Amino acid sequence: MPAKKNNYRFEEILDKHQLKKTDARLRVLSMLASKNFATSQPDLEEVMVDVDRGTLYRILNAFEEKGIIHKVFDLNGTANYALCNSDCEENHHHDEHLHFNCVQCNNVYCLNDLDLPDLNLPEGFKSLNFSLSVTGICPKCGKKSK
Amino acid sequence: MPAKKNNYRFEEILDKHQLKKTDARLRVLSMLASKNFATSQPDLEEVMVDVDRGTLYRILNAFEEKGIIHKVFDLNGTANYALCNSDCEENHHHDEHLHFNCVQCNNVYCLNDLDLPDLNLPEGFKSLNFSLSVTGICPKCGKKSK
DNA sequence: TTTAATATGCAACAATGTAGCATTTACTTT
DNA sequence: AAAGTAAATGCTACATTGTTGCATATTAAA
Repeated sequence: MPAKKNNYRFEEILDKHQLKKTDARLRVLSMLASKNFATSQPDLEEVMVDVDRGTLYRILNAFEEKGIIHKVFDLNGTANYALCNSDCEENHHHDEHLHFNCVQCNNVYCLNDLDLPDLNLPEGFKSLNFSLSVTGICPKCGKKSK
Repeated sequence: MPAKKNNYRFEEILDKHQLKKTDARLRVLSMLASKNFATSQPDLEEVMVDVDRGTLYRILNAFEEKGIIHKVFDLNGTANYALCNSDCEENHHHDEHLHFNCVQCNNVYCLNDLDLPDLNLPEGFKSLNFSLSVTGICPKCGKKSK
């Protein structure tokens, strides 16, 4: 399977993190970038059947460690992956955004530009990071059922 | 293994949901009630070695459907279980509380009594439920590292 | 073009979760 | 107290998800 055209951006990302530009990696990046919601592990595997499953896991783990993608678990505990904001650094993610998990299509949307609440935790709890996860009906499924 | 004493409360819960009072179920309930943080699937299996794994899964699924317990996935995607608020109804949970996941001991604490934020989602998204998940250092681990 | 580091494929494995079916148990009704 | 029934359990087999070691292939640098 040939590499996609217009991969400049993805090649740059790999370069920046000293990862070799391989076809499998570029395809993962372009798949994650092509949707406005996160991609589930099973979906990824289906598209990437021609690459070894172990390799796919290694690619995803490497991307996550480098801060290129982040992982979200949906309602069923299935892993979903999405590209990070550009300000994520290695081993120090900044993904304090809202994840919306549709109960119908099960898609996970990353809604970045929302005011997030101030937290006041009980004595002794020190927060490093947080994620707000909302379940409900997404616009696509809402339209369908009307 | 004999049933624990002082199980009145747990027997009542099972009665209320028309579940038969078995030793395994009472033990699961008393284990979940004994800690102020959620219990992971592996921990649960370790304590319940003498009951079949399949049975344990069935117990947990039944409890969850009845609204007796709820499931939270921790940072690693591992299932964790905790008793619900008493106002959870069958197939209609009300667990809009905060889950605090300690990055050190990995425990998940359910912090119920917090003001939760008002959400204003983008056009078209209808929220049914939400959960706020915070990662950080819990009081126990905070003390240790001092 | 050669080299060295790194990615991949393959195989084996561990962990997690589900389902069918025979047997046992809890609870109801005599 | 005994019998009957619905439900729960144990067992087995299986599917899915994720990891690891090692040989081979590929990328990118010298």
